[in-house]
Amino acid sequence: MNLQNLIENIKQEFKNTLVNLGYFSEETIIVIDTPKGKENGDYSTNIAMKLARVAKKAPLIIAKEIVNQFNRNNLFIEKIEIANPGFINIFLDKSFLTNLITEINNQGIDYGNLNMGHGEHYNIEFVSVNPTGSLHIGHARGASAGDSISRIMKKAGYKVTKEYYVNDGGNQIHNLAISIDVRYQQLFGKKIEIPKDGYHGEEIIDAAKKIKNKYKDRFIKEDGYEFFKDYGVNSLLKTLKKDLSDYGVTFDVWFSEKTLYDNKLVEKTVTYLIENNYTYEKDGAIWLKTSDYNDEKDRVIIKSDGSYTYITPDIAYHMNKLERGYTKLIDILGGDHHGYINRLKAAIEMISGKGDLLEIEILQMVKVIQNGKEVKMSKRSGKAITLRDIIDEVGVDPIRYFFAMRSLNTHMDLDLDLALKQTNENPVYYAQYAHARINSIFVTAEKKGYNTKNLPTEFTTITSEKSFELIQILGNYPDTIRQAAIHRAPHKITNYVNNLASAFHSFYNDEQVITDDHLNTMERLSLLNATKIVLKDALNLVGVSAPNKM
RNA sequence: GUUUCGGUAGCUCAGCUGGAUAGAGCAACGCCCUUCUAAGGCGUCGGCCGGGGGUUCGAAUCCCUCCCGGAAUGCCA
Repeated sequence: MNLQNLIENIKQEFKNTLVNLGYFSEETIIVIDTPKGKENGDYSTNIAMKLARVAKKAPLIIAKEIVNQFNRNNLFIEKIEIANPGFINIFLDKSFLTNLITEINNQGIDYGNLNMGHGEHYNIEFVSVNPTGSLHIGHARGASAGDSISRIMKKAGYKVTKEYYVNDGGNQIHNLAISIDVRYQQLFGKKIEIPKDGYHGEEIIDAAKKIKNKYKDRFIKEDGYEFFKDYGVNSLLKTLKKDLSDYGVTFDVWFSEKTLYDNKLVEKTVTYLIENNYTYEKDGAIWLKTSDYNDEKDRVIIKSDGSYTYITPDIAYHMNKLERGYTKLIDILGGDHHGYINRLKAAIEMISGKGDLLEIEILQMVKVIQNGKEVKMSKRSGKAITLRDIIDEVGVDPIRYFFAMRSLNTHMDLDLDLALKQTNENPVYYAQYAHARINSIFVTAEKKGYNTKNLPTEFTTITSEKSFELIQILGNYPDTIRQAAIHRAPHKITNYVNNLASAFHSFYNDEQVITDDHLNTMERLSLLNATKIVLKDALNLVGVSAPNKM
């Protein structure tokens, strides 16, 4: 039995007790949580205080009644105490806690796996940056969040498909082709400038140079527009994929917007919306009545020049995702897209009646500070700090951990000078160091002839407070996964990692693991093996490695 | 104006389905390496939880209101 089951059983027994005492009603919710100081026990409940009003009795009296009725058989409870102003505090039997060590060692990386999914299949779309330039540091936050959330959902027992929507069908690709064309012609001494909607990034110049090297002046003589389009998308996409995979982020599906047109899906979507009266014509454009569904105003889906707006293929795209059978669609978007949520949901609701299946997680923007000044991230200007720079200069682990630490809706200030110079102060090293330290203990133990492959499964010498604190945190891992999954909150994982590393470091400083006492040494090695498993697994959830040496 | 996300220690941020003395890292200041990695441990300093009302036995957390900051408010994507 794991800790979560035990807590459930204790909860159930509280419920039975309340029923017996006649205090239980439909609204009664029993909450068991961990108190602040350890003098208040391992777990506590505030149920007596909650009941005070309905029962019209003092909380302490109710608490006493509950404790007297409570049947603690098979619940591994050492003692129960009542504390002011009415808390009921539970102290667990230590033998139960040490059994957790064996459970973790047996389950290995499967420890903490949950079964929350019940067959649901989530599609998680993130990054989806246009292939018109490099990824910058703002995109890195999105990549980190989407990837970490995906890993957490998988751990929690959901089936997950990670998807990247490639905008290779719209206006921006036209601008890309023209930008490459201009750079290409400049290489032949032509005096022309990038148009105002063009892209100024270095990577555009690189692409033009490569084309010149290979094809010489061929596209001076003939029109290169279509070629530049294909070449630009392909080469930029290749770089995007490489940058992302070096960042530890991979996708299951790279979905091309262009295929929506090729398969007439956009047309079909538009026809459906028009035929079912969800649209009207005004000023020569076709408008979608999204304001009927919670949007602040209606939106154009076909411009007066006959072309589509951004949302039109996007509606078709989301319909396509639904048709592929996902039970939930999660889009992770930047804070500047928050106005987009209602109109997209409205459109999905019109066309499928399933607007609820779409969940949009908004990620607030990263403000980058360098030399005390804000650096504006703009792809058009080409002056962004790229993900590639960060990976090369700082490394993947610090930056992924850094992003994972913050909740999605925090407006982050990222001071580049600090991030680049003071890398040793990044909390990621604190957690990684714990892992490396444990590994080092095992290396030493093996040198001294300990058989670390055959660790004890029963414990008689683990008695210290530090050990129990460590075990208790290990026991909380499944619940941490659950919380992180429910709230789509990777930062709950990094908080946990930090607590676990802290408990370990404290334990390490207090107790010599390898001593002359063989039994004691082996039992402690068993505890540390469990710690190592959980540390590594938790770090992996946020895409951070667990090195054996530092 | 409207929508939305923030305002918690000097700085960067947790805590927000109401609970016990409000936490962490960094910064500052003290201790602790003849012993498994000092990228560590232990301690000190530091808070009108933006302001004001309300609900409650109990509010950083819920409700109302005001103030401050970011973002959005395109027939751009």
